[in-house]
Amino acid sequence: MKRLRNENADLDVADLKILRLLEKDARTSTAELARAVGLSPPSVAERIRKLQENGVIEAYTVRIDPAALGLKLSAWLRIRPVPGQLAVVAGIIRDLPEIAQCDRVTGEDCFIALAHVGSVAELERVIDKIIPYAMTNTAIIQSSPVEPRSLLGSLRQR
Amino acid sequence: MKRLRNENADLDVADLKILRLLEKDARTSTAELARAVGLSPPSVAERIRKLQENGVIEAYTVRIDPAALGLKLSAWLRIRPVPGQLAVVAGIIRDLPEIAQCDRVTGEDCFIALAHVGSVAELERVIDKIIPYAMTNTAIIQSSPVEPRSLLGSLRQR
DNA sequence: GCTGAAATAATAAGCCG
DNA sequence: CGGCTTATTATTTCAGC
Repeated sequence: MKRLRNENADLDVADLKILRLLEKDARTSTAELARAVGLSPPSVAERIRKLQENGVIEAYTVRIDPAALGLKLSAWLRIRPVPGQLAVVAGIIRDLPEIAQCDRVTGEDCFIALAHVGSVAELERVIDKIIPYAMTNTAIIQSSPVEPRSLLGSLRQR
Repeated sequence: MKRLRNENADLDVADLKILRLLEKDARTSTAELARAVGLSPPSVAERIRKLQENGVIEAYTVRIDPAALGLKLSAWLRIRPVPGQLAVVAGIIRDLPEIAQCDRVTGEDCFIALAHVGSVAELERVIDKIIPYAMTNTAIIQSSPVEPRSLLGSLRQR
């Protein structure tokens, strides 16, 4: 049977189909997944359990429209701490609830962070928390040509 | 009753609690949500239906570890199309399955895109598709000081 | 928003290749 | 080990209030 081989997981076509269906709707019932992949519900439940155990599935989440919560402004912040302040800046970022995610990256900027706020004034308050220890560059999101989409799509014909 | 008021939604504390629980685990059963908020299961089901209908809940998804699929390299691409080629570049980005998401932003860079690939060679192929029409800047993700976290956390004491 | 009944689904146990 | 069936428990859904 065709498999994806790598250090972390050993996924067969049924696993991939389950992941694909859960990506589309994480609330799909085990029973329905079972019908789709042609296995019994307990088998599918067991596969899902293992996918979680092996860290393939990291979390089941819901995507919420920030605007619906009054968070009408979203922005990407590129952050370049002054020498010696990297850990301090990382701590500040973690303590700012407006930061929904943040990656450490290679290159001139050390961090790329996503902020959701209700107004420009709030955005300013977020930036002001960081600016004593880092140079920042703010890019406000205007639209999303590609809404978050399937990771499995990235696999192509490999 | 305390409510969040804005153009898109009118959420009470029960709705917010439901959203918070679903953010933590989108597979939480309606029955369990009902117990947590002190309503009956049909009421909770109806509230969830409306949250979807109103676009507050955009999707239920599963977060998959890219490395588990062999996508060991993730990178943020900043993309600045040459004049007149913005729409062309947007189309190319949409057609690249390695791009998991992409936002149009203000500032020097027009697009910020997230790519998941299996190798540096694949990353090069992605960039080569874009480079005829845009200047690009690539930042490889080293770690994630803030893993994707609750949007509701961004609300603070507003 | 609720209850209560009927239909579905999840789970645990025991068995099979 | 991975999968199946069966029996039990829990959940979802529908109707009526």
